[in-house]
Amino acid sequence: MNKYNHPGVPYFQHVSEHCIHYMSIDGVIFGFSENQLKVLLLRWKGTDEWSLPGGFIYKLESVDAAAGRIVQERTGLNQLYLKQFHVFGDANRYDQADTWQRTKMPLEGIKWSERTISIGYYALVNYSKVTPMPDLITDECRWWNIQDLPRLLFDHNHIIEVALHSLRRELNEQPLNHLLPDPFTIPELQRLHECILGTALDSRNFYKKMLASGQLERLPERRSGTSHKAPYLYRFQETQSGEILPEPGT
Amino acid sequence: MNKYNHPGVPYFQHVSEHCIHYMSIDGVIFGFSENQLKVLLLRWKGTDEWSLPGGFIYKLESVDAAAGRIVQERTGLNQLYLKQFHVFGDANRYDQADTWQRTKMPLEGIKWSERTISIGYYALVNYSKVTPMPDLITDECRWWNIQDLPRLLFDHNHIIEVALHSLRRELNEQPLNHLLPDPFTIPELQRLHECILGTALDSRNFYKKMLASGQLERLPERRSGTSHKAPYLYRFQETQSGEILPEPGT
DNA sequence: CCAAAAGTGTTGGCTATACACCCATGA
DNA sequence: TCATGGGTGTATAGCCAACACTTTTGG
Repeated sequence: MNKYNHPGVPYFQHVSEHCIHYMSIDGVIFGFSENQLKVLLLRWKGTDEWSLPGGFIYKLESVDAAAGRIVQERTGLNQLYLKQFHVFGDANRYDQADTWQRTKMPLEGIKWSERTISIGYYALVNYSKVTPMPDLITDECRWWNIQDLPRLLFDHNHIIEVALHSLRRELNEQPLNHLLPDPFTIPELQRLHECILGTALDSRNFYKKMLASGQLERLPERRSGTSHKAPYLYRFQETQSGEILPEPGT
Repeated sequence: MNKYNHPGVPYFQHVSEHCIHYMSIDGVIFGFSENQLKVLLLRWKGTDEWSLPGGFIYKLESVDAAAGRIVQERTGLNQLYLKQFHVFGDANRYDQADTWQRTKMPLEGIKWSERTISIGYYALVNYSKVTPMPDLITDECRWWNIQDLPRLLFDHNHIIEVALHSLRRELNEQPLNHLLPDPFTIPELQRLHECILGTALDSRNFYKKMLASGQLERLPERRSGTSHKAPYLYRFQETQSGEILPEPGT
């Protein structure tokens, strides 16, 4: 592949014509599997360099819709939970020369703005329902454990850190069921909390807290098949009030 | 004033040439005076229509820097606390035809993008140090009580609501001293909390909580001049570490 | 019967809330 | 001396953290 046939060139030409310049969206797609919190990353064509999935906003497209489209294209999901968490707007967010060299993209074909302001969204998705799909300029799309990330392109390591910290802060208000099988067990929910918080939790206290919240509905069945006591299955109750704005601080 | 001499036309021409299209910044500048939480608003030239102060991002300017510049230009402050709180990115955030008609701006001179994505920042400033200054396209800049706002241009009523809810949520982590005189008294701090939260607080519990936080330093002087007991003056300690500091002597 | 994980209560400390009176000041 | 708001303590309730054993299951 050389500069004359790299598929990024027509892609960026399309973007340059139809999308808002100087802006992008980056998506931190969280999944949960094998007791690990994971994020979906892309490997750029012909390289060993990874980045977050991202994309651009069409001139008349809502920003939330653009984020949804971008995440949907990489995961195949038509139902997902998305949350805008931060704008990365430094004039020098990353070393541009170094980054574009690492991507092996032909700079003259893809550089359509001197800098990019990126709106960060995180998504909570059901790992088992995702079909990771690379895009035009990437060869591979797959999950990485959040503790074991490579050095990413752009400032994407930083963006993931900020996303994780946001998720941590907002843990109790977020619909974590999007990250779990449906239905799920309390131990699964506990391990998810532990992964997000990075700390161990006491199972007795965790049970009490979850059951006392009144948000969980115990199903008649249990999850069997393991060589130990079968746990009960639960579901979050759908009683989400129509409240749009957050409640006064705690 | 007619369409041929409206100062907005050269202003928007300048912006169109040097700033990032499709993007703006809106600033919710909070001040506190006479036991009221206030925001700084601008009245558009030749109208009775008010809006938030806002502006645009130069092509190579950091977004935070642009927000700082915008707030500084309306307040004259060179020191202030700024926090990015939300991006308003709906494709149809407000009724464009109606809004631009209300501004009495000559549409053909100022419409340089079909829609605008706005990054919301709130600022916490010291009311008594602000010199409100209108800009090129406004006649008047002044404080309004947050409970008593007029119907604003664009979706700015909504933006203020979201800003206030964000501030409420983040109250305990924000440096509220920026909103108060330096030094301040505990009753002043309490009334500020009450304005932000919209609820009354018990003074005994509030004293206990503030003093127990270890963040406050009691000064030897008191604030005198009122016809009642002179309150002690306090300052926030500059040590932002999580250290627990010794309590002030009784 | 063993290994592995599920499920369950009690206690103590800390934090938040409710509540009322005296004090200092200037007019 | 009065009106006004400042400054303080105590008792209760709810929440969170610490802590260990029994149960169930498949192999």
